[in-house]
Amino acid sequence: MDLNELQQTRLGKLERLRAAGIEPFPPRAARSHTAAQVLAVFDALAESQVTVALAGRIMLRRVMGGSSFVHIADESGRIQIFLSKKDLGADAYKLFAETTDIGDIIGVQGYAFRTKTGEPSVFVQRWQMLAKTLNPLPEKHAGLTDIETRLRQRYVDLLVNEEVRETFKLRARLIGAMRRFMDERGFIEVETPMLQPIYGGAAARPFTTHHNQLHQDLFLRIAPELYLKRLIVGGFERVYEIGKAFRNEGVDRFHNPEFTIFECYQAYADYNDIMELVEQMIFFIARELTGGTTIAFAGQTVDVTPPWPRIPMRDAIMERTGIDIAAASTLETLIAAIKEHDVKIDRQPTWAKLVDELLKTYVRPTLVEPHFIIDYPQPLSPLAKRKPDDPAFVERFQPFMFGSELGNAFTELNDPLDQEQRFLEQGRAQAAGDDEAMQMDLDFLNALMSGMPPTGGLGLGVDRLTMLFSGQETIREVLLFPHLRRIETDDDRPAS
RNA sequence: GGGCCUCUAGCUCAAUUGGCAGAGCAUCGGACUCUUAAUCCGCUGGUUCUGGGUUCGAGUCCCAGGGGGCCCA
Repeated sequence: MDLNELQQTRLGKLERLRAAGIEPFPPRAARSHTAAQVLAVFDALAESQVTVALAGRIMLRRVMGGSSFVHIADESGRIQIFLSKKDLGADAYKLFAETTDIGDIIGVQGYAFRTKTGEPSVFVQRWQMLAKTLNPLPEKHAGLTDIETRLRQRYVDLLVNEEVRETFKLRARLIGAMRRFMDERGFIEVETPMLQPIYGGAAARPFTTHHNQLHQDLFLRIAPELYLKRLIVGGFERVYEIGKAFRNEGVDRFHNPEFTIFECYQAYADYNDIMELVEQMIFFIARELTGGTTIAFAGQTVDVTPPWPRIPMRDAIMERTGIDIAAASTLETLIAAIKEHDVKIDRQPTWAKLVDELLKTYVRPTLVEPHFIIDYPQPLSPLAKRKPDDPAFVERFQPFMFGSELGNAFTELNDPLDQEQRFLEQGRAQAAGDDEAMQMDLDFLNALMSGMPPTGGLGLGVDRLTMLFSGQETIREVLLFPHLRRIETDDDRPAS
């Protein structure tokens, strides 16, 4: 290891402990209380003078001659400990004063007492080094704020910035609430392959990998959808999965190459039932996490109490642009209608993509309160069932809130013949240059040929949801280890 | 992929028109037995992201590259 001056100093203290016969990394720590537990029953503890054993990291340290005040932190919080030369003994006190640093993890035994200023503290009778640290902690007031260092050394970020830990606790509670909601509704949680020979279920480019022994190329899944529907064919009527999906795309405020997706499928349900499920689930999560029915994000507050308005896409676009996508039903007529608006038209426009662009430009930003946009053009939705009275559209919806989409859902296409045509259509799109088009999946078609009941399905972005509930405006703040570019260095030391 | 911004001590940040690279905290030495971001005295600590260039002289200006951020595609 190549140590800087500060690290060398700490290494010297570590060696001094070893020289004194003290192991600076003992295998175990005895602990009777957390900091919060001591503080919760402090007066009773102080009264009884019972000995408590605490363990934690030194966060602040005030050594003033023969007495020292130190704040130690464990996951429950911080507490002050007090050491005095007279009571601890000259040798143990000196060793503490001369070998501990801010950041070190120590164990102490002592009893609860209040200092002269009344601060609840632990009067230390014995102390022990539990893990000597070589790195200094960030500055004690300003802390660690540099975004890049925070993400590259997330462990430091977490131990120094309590609000970061809170965000990830909230994320865990959110996912827990999702599971409880689904379990209570009779869904079972399943796990399906992340390594797939054929990818599908979303419009995205995959990561590719290779199985050496089998000489087989594989894809990291872009969605679990097609496997979950195979389970519906297999007779499971309510399934859900929460797990990683991988999409080979750029990194920005809303996207990370690997992210967490929630999907569920319910047999003998349609997209109306799934809308009810979504609004009830978000409502449930809000109450579990906040106790209320509102979410505050980016300076705005919305109420998620069901029911949420359901607006056909055609109506939403017509209301905001005057364009009737049902009337302008060909690429040429739609382009003509759009010309009067300020919408960019890409190199290889299709009717469906232009409609999607209208939605994103004119409709999505206006949807601050929770809404469902329903009934999408069929070409945008190769896995959704057509509307019986209008086969150019499908029974699909997306939930929106704060101007962004939370997910995607539809009445699932279970007609193998129609599904085959959709795959062929995707193949033509791919041949025409659409690198996000889906692959033909013959086994999935075979599954549909074995019979899938009428089914409603849903996918939600768990990271996006966490952003809303935690008030974080970038995805990297809700991912413990968001993707970062590798930095080229002479060696493999962590860089800041 | 494009535009703009940014990178200085372990951390948080300064550095005038191009003129000796600094502060606070941390560290180190000293004082100090009830502190609260302890206080006081003293001393250290630099590949200014990397590589070129201009210049008597570059943290600063120019070129190329890298990391990060924001916006756009």
